[in-house]
Amino acid sequence: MSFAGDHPPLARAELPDDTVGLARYLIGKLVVRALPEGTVGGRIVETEAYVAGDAAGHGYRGMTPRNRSLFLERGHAYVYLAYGVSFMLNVSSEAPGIGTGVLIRALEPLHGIAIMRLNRGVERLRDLARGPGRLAAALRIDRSLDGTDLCREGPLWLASDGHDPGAIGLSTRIGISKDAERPLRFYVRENPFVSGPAALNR
DNA sequence: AGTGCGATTGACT
DNA sequence: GTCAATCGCACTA
Repeated sequence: MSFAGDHPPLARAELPDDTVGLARYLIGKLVVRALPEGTVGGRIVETEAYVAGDAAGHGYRGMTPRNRSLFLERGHAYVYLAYGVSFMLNVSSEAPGIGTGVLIRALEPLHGIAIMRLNRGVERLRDLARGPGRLAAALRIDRSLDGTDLCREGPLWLASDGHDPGAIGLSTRIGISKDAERPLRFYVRENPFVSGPAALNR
């Protein structure tokens, strides 16, 4: 069997319907990306929750052309360009009309590593998808994937291989100024593929 | 219509 | 450690 065939999409019904629960749940799960040259994928080792009433969340001020995918039923991709430089992959959460989501911040590369190296232009395994912008580049994710249903086999989806991610840590989120003190970041402890300062990764 | 500013990264001192 | 790149968007007027 193929990597894609071995890892069918998660059922939407199994996704927690609260944002923090989803952020925690996605640790250890897989992101699968179908590219013309082959399938690439990796294990989620770091997420952040952007919850209702969260001043740092893009849904905070209501729906706009950019963030409309954030308001889709849970399990859809919200992709946006940060700093005019890096794309960010989020998973919409909660019910339709609620602008909340989970940012996928880092992957442990598992499959299609040669393709990821080409996409990124770097060799070092640890640097392929450590950080949300690098992750999107490794998986060649851009705005064309905004709104993708991640619970269906297609260009991009979420899956599981039953792996136990081990000890999970909780910390403040990275790179934000509003609501910065809230502990809404989940990560696999002591994992080399997690981004952020070491002090936040213990 | 103009402006300020990021859920980042990579290069450089 | 510091800092510029780069651009779409939300906000002000």
